[in-house]
Amino acid sequence: MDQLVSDATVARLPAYLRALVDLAADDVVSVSSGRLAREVGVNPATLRRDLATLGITGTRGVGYDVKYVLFEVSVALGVNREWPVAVVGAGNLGRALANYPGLAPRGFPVQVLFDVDDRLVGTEVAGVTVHHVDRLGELVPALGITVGVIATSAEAAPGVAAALVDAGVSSILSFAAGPLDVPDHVVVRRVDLATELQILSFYTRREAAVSGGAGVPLDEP
Amino acid sequence: MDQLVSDATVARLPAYLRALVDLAADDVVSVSSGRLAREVGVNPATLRRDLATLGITGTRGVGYDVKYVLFEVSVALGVNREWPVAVVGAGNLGRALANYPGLAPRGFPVQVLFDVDDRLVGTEVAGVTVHHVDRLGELVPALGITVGVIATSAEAAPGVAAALVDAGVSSILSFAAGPLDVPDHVVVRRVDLATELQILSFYTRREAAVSGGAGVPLDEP
DNA sequence: TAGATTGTTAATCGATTAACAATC
DNA sequence: TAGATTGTTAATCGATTAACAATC
Repeated sequence: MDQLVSDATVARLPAYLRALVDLAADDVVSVSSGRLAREVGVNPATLRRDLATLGITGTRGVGYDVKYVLFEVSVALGVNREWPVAVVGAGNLGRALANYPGLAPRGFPVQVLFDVDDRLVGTEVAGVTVHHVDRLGELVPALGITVGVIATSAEAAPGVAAALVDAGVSSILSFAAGPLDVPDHVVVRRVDLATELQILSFYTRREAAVSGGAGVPLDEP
Repeated sequence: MDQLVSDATVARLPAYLRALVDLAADDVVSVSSGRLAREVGVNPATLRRDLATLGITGTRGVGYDVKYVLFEVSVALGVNREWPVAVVGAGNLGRALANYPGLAPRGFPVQVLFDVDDRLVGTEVAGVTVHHVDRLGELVPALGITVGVIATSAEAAPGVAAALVDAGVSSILSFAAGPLDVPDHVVVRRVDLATELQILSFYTRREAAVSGGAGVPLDEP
């Protein structure tokens, strides 16, 4: 856990992890920075620097021990332990998260769902019980949950974030539009679908303009 | 549409758009880079540079005309027109997208859903009909759709991406794990929940380590 | 030893931002 | 004119990567 690890390095770690898992599954024992970098699509020097900042070393003339690097990157990303997750909002998005098959095997089991709707309270989604959001402050600490996912409306999100923080959650992933105000020690990441689509549409229009502007009206004044 | 607009600038545009919409709603006519930058949380010089690269100008001594900048940023992000969206996968995530209230008002109405499951075909979700994925190649061009969202399993995603490209889609937002192989002229963005949570957990562990390591076992060997 | 590959220095690249002349 | 604010230059900062000595 080094203060010096840059955001750019952190953003690449999940891709390294994926490639290392694949290599380990293929029983590859040792890998050079050149090969691993090619598989991830980065420069070998960048990869070596990234690993070095995490304190991960290889052997000159040989390469990196796959199991060792896999273990260390897993530790850095916290994937070597379980982070039980509370999802707030049991609408379609919340239910999609409870059903999402990629979470539990990667250490993020959805342990509990919360909603304000009494018709949903008491039901089960993918084996996860929906509780009333009023019980969040009681159940989240009891279940040892430190990760919260906000899958509510934008209006409800700030209140939910405050409740999660009060319940001791230290990381929040929010799908609600709009920024959240949380204390410094709480880490927030946001996924905003409309923002993603806007960025996508910027590049699409540029691509269309470059390749001859086919089809997409430019609407300039 | 300037080839010179950096990714970093593009990533900030949606936030500018949001702030400008708020200002326009409050009937603010003119805004300085200082004020707008404060509202977005960026440096004023960065904001001025971003606007300049888009060809957006202000008036020295006065500031920027809110309506004009709002219009130009909207055009750059393609928000001044409708981009009908096809969602492939009518599971919980696909249904969540069809129900997501932030898309249609921001120019991305979900126009059609596709699924392989015959039990879902013919049903409606939030007024959107679910069609069999076999009809994708026919319906997507007929509906003038150029944006596809992949909300299927990771296994199905590559085939779906290929079908979308064949149908003439030029932008794809994928929620499936794993990268997609598409032609150069197709723009892809991926949202990977497990990756988001891994990055979140990295920062959470670091935060925990900095503030005394309370609660989070480090599991070092 | 000869070949390979790391770890890291130093160069490069690109993005951010302070500063200020231009100008409303 | 005096004050304000842009547009842009030039400095700074940080990240990437070529290159190579260290070393297995």
